[in-house]
Amino acid sequence: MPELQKEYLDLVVEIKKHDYAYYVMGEPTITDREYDVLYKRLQEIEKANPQFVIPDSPTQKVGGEPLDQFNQIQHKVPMLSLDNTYFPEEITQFIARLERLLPDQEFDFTVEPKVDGVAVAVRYEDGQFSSGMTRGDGSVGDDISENIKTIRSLPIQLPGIPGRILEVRGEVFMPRSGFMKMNEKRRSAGDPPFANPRNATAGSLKQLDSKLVSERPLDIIFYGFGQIDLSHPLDTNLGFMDLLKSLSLPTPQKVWLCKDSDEILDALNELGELRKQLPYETDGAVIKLNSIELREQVGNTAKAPRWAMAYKFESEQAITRLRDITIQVGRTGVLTPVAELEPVFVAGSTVSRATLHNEDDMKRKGVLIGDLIIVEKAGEVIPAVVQALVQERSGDEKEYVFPENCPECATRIIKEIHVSSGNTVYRCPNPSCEAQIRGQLLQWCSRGGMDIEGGGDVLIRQLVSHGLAKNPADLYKLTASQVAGLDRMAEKSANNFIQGVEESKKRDLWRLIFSLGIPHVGKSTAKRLAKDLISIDRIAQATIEELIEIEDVGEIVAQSISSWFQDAQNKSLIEELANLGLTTEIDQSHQESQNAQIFKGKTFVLTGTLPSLKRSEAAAIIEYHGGKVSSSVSKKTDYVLAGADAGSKLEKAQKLNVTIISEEELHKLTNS
DNA sequence: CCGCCTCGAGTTCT
DNA sequence: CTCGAGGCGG
Repeated sequence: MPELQKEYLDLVVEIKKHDYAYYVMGEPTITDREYDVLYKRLQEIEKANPQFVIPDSPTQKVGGEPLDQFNQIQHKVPMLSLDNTYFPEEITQFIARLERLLPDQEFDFTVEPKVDGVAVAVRYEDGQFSSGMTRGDGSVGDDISENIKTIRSLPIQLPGIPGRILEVRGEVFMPRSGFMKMNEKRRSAGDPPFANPRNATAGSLKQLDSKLVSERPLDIIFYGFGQIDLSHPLDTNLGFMDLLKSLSLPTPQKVWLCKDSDEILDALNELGELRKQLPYETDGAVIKLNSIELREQVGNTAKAPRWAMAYKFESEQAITRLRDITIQVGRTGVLTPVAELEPVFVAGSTVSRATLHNEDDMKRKGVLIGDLIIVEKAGEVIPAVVQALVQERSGDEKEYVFPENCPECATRIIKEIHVSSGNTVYRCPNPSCEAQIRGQLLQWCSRGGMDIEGGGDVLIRQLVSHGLAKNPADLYKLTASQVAGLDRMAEKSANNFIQGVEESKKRDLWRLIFSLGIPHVGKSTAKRLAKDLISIDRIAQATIEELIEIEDVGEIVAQSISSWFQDAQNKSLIEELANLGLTTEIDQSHQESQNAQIFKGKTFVLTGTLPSLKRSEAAAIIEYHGGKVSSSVSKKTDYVLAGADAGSKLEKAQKLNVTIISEEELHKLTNS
């Protein structure tokens, strides 16, 4: 054999070894640059000596000419889908069904991650790759052999010959890291980025030109088989996994062996923790009967095997259609665009609306009416639109145009451009716009404000539309008979509301200040103002210089307060409220209570759900003992009071080494 | 003037 | 809860 041919063959073996280490084991043995040198040398030799080229050469993984279309192939063994569930109880039912079908039999299960990718079947004949196909409708799929061959971790020639025919089934996916890099490249090249790794994978496999596919960072994992004719019969699923490994075929990182439903649930919990660290997206787990023989005994239904079941984690993202965009007018008159969605289930609840924040945000995301979009629960609770699936557009989508007039009161809208950020905000300048009045009254009645029972959305809407209330003072002039005349308001609830209004007259001064809705004055600032200036009159008369003296009040906030109190309507509102008997100054006798101020100078942050106290109650206990409750964790935070399901604030506290206490410890510290 | 720390404002569904 | 922006210390 000529020297060069020997070098060629050695090179093929060496590159394949590195490919295996890199793509299957995930542990590269050489640097990318060293790899490139080897690969280039291989290409050189092949170009000069085409007669050397063997089918198993790494260069042969990239196919020839683009196809006109994919050939359709019939699956020898149908590719069924799996029954799936979101509920752990159904796993117990699944096991119970197997126990009925297999009486007096011992059996165990395997649990493996369910890769969120595209299902494919790959055939080897006498150890040699013969074809790869998509699932299609389960009985007929596309021949995507050329595309499949480009996947670097997939051997073309198996290192051993397991038998005549081995059809393995698995999932093609795009690792998160590769997906992000690829999207970055697409963005800078002006191509639309893919929505998620799954879409990117499906899109890649649909390419007719396998040269393009070879540039996509695709990978594959195998978990099952179709038609087989092996020299050694298969015994268990775990045994099958071992066979795959011995043939250099990639398998899931971890497979759990479980003997009952308790162990299965434990495995699911473990996977739930582990899945964020996996290189690919997992949307759940697959639970399978381990014994291959028993699988054959229980067989399939028309749609799915009886011996396997998929358990899906509640997904935090979902795809749905953007039906329309509407406008909401807030308390301050700011117009907020709202996405009206085709209802879709995301992480535990059905979502039909999501905020689009403002025009800039909308433009950045580039959503059009009619688009398919991805929604996600930001912070586990509030839905947000992530992006539009640009490549799914039909051309009928319409751009949303901001209205020129307020949808509530038809007043011409003003466009404000923020000086520092350049953000545009649209505002309805009409202070008697019903939407704004409703917003103000709702803030007034809210729990954080004057805390008036019964002052909810439905009642306020009616009071405003019937002209019974234009400002907070009007609430205190309402009679029970006026309220009782409204829809959904019987005598009893009307009386409750009137009583709630009456009780609110005695609320602390800071609640009154906060409820006025002065721009830039929230709860904290309201408390500061109340404490330092003692009465509403002194706040109203304070000059800007005096206000700036107050801690946490700067020029902008001082300006805002001062101009609010100069407005004639606001002036008369304050006068009216005082005449109606609301508390407008701090009761000095309560000022310096004699309790032990054990938390003096300490800052607390609350997070999560406490076992018995409500958040506001815990805050009251802390403040009573001289402590301060703040909303965000930093180095300056002394304690974080954490309950169940605490979120990012707990994480941050741990990172910053802030003392974390429980409700119980709070009680101990305060002897309450 | 920069960067950290807070506060304010908006917000969905049950 | 998150984001943006005001306040303020270095």
